[in-house]
Amino acid sequence: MDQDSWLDDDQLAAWVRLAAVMELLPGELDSQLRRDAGLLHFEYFVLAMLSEAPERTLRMTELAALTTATLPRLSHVVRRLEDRGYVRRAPCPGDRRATNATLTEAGWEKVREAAPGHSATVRRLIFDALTPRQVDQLREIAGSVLGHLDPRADKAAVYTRYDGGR
Amino acid sequence: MDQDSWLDDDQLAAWVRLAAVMELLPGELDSQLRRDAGLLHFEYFVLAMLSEAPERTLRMTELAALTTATLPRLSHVVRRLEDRGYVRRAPCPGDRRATNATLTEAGWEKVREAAPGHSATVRRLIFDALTPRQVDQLREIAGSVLGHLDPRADKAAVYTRYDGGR
DNA sequence: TCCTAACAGTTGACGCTACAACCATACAGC
DNA sequence: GCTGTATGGTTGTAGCGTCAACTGTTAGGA
Repeated sequence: MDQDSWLDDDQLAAWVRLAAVMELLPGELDSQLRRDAGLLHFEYFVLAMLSEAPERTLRMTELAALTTATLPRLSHVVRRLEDRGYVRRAPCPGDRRATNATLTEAGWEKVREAAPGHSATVRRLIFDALTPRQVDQLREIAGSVLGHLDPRADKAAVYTRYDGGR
Repeated sequence: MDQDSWLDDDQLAAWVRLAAVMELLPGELDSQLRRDAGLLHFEYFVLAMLSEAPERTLRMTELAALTTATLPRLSHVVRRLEDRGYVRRAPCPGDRRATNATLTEAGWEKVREAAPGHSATVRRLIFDALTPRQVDQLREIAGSVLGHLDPRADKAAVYTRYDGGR
């Protein structure tokens, strides 16, 4: 742990700001979605991923990879979503260890209802403050960090129509 | 909520990657600090802010602003840190509503012990994946978003020696 | 075939955060 | 000086995420 593990001034300045954003943003997203749709951001994200999947169905493991969540976390969340009627779970015919999660009609309606407000919030909180050039830079930067942070998570980035099927 | 509240493709690609990073990074930081120093990232951040303050002392409200935390959250965290001997609370002489939090000697030692490993982790997870040019871009982007997200939080950015007094 | 290891998922307990309610102090207007 | 309001902070509760433990299933060898 020698000298060159320290951050230089530029890195430090970038990190302090990034850390503050990371601290504030999730709360803002949760708060808007909770107020307008009764969903947490992560719950919305789960529903959105299902809404884009073939048959609106995904195996829990795959859904976990797409949402960069641990399996226990996803299991709890999906149980709560199932209790509310947005998702249905069924054993996977091919592999009896696995569980398929399917978006119900009510879940589909919920995503479509929540999507516009959520998109608008993301745009307002992040992109209204950035130039088009900075949006490109952000995509590159976040992509590099993500690939470096968890190669598995790169899968998530292929899902571009994240907003629930506009 | 009309058409122009949607995100365009560039924005969507940037956002999906950023969201994934935001989901993964906090866990990684907590996990390293917890393993190596028995602290959560937010606890470390609180101790670090105190370590940089005059007299290693700050009022709760000011500390909350620096750490972009709500007052209830900070109150709970500081109580736990006090139980562990890292922080001491005392009524503020000037304003009897207020409470001053002071870093103890043990807290100072703890920050100094944890700082190198934490800095190295931040560098490894984020900056090793970026060019110097991208570090500048990230600082600008995060700064803009932060200023737009919560003007109060801009205060946090002035604290550059975030790592606990290297 | 049997036996082991890996995989898929669920559950329960514990810890942290958000929210609301609350108390005490300070301050401003009259 | 009194009253109303804003400020500073703490506490209790409910809800979500993590971790460890566990069940059931599949696959790979001897």
